[in-house]
Amino acid sequence: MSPGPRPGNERASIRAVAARAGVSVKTVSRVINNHRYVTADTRARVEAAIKALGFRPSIAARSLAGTRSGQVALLYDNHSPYYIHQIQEGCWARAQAGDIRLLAQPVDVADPQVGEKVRGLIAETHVDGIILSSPVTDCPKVLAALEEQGIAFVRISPGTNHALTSSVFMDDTQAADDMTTHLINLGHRHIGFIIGHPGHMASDQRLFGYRRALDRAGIAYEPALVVPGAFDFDSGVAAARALLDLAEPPTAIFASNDDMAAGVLAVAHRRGITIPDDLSVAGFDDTTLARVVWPPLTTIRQPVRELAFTTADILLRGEDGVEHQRLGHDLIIRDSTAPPPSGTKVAKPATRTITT
Amino acid sequence: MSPGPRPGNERASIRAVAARAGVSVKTVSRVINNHRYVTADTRARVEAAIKALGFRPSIAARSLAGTRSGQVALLYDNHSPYYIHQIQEGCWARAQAGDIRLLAQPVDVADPQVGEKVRGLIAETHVDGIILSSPVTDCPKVLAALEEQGIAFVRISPGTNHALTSSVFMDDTQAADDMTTHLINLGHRHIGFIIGHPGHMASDQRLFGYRRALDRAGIAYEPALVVPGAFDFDSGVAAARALLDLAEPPTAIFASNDDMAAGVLAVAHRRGITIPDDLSVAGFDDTTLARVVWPPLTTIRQPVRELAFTTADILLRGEDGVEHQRLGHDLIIRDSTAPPPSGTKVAKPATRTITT
DNA sequence: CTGTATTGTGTCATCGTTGTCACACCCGTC
DNA sequence: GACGGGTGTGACAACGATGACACAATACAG
Repeated sequence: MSPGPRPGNERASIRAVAARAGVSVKTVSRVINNHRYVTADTRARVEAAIKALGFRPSIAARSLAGTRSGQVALLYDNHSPYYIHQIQEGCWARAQAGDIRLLAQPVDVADPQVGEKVRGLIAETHVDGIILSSPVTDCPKVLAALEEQGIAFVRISPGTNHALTSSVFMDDTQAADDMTTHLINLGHRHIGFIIGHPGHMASDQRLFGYRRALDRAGIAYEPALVVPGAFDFDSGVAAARALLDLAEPPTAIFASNDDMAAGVLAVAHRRGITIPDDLSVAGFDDTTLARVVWPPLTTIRQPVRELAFTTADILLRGEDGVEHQRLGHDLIIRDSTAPPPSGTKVAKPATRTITT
Repeated sequence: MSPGPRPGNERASIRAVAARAGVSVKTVSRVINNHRYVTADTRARVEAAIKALGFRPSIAARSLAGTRSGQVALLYDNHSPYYIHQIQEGCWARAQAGDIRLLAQPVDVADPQVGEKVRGLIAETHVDGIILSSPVTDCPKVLAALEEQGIAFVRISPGTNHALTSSVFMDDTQAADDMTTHLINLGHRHIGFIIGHPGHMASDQRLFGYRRALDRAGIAYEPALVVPGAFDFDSGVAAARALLDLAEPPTAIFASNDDMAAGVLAVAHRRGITIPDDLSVAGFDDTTLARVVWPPLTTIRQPVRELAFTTADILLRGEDGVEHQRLGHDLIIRDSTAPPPSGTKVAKPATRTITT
C-alpha cells in the first residue's frame, strides 16, 4: 500500500541516469553510444550512474528514435538440427560480441506468403540487417522482399546471384571432388552418389564435384548410380536401398550429407553388409552425427559455425561494398571408407563414354 | 534525385493507414487490437487500408506506449541440438499462432553474470513473459532475476519449486521405472545405469526411477553399476567403457539419454560386442538420433515439442494462477534390447540388501 | 420527454531514446 | 582583440504506437 512503486521493480530509464549523474539525457545518450565529445570526468560520472541503477537502454525506444535498432535477424529453413544449431551458434557469438540482439527466425521458403512474412518481420522489428542461411539464400520471394525494403543482408552459402550481396561460403564442388577422389584413390570405380535436397544449390555443386572427379579419373558417369535424396535420414535409407538393389551395386556410396549417410549405414547394417569391408560410405558436413554413428563417418568438415560467424561479422561491420569470403573445408577420414572388396568387378573406364 | 523518398521503400505507419481510411490513428489502433466498439463499416475501411499499405504495427512503438510488447523470450542452455530444436519448434508454433514474436536466447547457467544478463534482456526488449527450459528452470540466479522484475514466466520440465510458477513436465521417474522394468522383464538382473548431467533435475529423477524399479523387482542396487554422465556422446563413451570393464559387466545398459546411449553403442561396436545379443542398450528422449544409430534404440519417447508448445500456451493464455500439466511418455521398443545371453550369471537378489 | 447507460470516435499526452540545432567555452591566429 | 574551428553540453522535437479522457450519438428505461 505504499504510494510509490515498489523498489527494484522499476526499469531505470535514461532520465534516471541523467538525474543521478547531474547531466542531460542527451549526454547520457552520448556516453552509451560512445560519442567523441564527452569529457572523461562526465563519462565516468555517467557510467557510475548507469552501473548503480543497472540501466540498459530500451531497444524499442532506440529503434523508434534512432536510425539503428541494434537487432539483426537470422532466417533459416533447414531441417538438420545439427546444422541449424551450429549456424545459430556462430551468429550468436558474433552478435553478442557486438552487443547486438539476434532474432532467430524460422521461415518456410515453400510458403507462398513468405515474402509478406519477411516484410512483416522487418516492419515489426526494425531490424538493421538480415542474415540468410541456405536455402533461404536463394528464395526469390525473400530476396525480392529484402531488396524492396532496402535492408542490408548477407548470405551464408548462397547458390546464386553472387553479385547481389556479400556472402560467405565454401567450395562445395571442390569438397565433393575431394571426397570422390579419396574414394577413387582407395580403388573404387563404382561409386554411388546420393543427391541433396533439390532446393539447395549446394546439392548441384556437390553432384558436379562428384562428376568432375570421376571425369578427371577417366571413370564413366553412370546415371543409375546417382539417386535423389532430401538431406534427411529417411531419404538416405530409400536411396541406399535403391543403390544396393542394383544388379551391379556400388562398392562405395557418397551421400551429400551426414544424415543421409547414416541412412545408408542403417540399411547396410540391416542387410548384414559390413562397413567398410563390403561397402564404403562417405558423408558430408561433419556434424556431430558423423562421430556418433557406427562406424564413424568419413566426411567433409564444413566450417558451419565459422561460416555463420564470418557472415554475421560482415553484416555487423557494415562496410559498404560486396564482399565474398571462401572458407576452407577438410576431408575427414574415419572408419567408414576402405578399399573395395578384392573380388569386385572393376569397370573398364576406357571403353565407356561420359554421358552428359 | 527525386525530392521525396523512394516509393515502396517506406514502412507504412499507423498515421498513413488512418489518413487513407479517413479515421483517427486511435481508431486504427482499436481495429488492430480488436477493440469492441468499432462499427463494422469503419473496421472494414481500416482493414482495407491496412492491407493496401501492407501495414504492420511496430513492436517498438507498442512496447513503448502500451503495456504489452507482443514478445516473449525462450531461455535455454542445453547442449543437445535435437532437444533444443524441438523445444524451439514447439514454442514457435504456439507463438506464431498467437501473433507473438519469440526471442530464442541461449544463456549460460554457469555464468556468474547470468542474472544480470537476464535482467538486461528484460530491460532491453520489454518482453511480456519468459519461457524457461531445463536446466535454466532451476538456476537460482535466473529465477531470482525474474521474480525481482515481476515478469511472468513458465517452465518446461522444472525440477524444483513447483509452487513458484506454472510448468509442464513429464514423469521422469515413472518413465525410467518403465524402462528399467522393461529390461527386468526381458530377464536382465545386472543392469548398468548412466546418470545424466548433474545440473539437470531430470537426472536425479531418472536415477530414482531406475532404483525404484529394481527395488520393486527385488533386485539389489549395486553402486558399481551406476556411473556418471553428462548427456553427451563422449560421456556416454566414457561411462560405457567403465561399465564394460567391470569384472562382472552388466547385461544391459540404460543411459539417461539417447546421446549417451549412442556412446554405449559405439564402444560396443568397437569391442565387437553384438547389440542386442550380447548387450542390451536403452536410451531416453527418443530424439531423431534414436532412429539414426544402429541398432535403432529402445528408448522413452519424451514429448518435447508438446511440452514446449503447452508451456508457451500457458504463458500466452496469461491466466492467473499456477498451473501444472503432466504430459505422458511412451516406451518405444526398437532393436537395441533383448533378453540377456543365456550363459549369463544371474545375481541372487534375495541375498543382497539395497544400499542407500 | 428527460436522464442514464452503452456505443463509437477523436484529442492529447506519453513511453525512452536519438537527431538536429543552438550555444558556450577554449584555443590559436592574424 | 576579433575571428574561426574544434570541444563539450543542453533544449526540444521527433519516432509510432497506446492509455486516459472527453464527447457525441444512439438506445432504453422511467
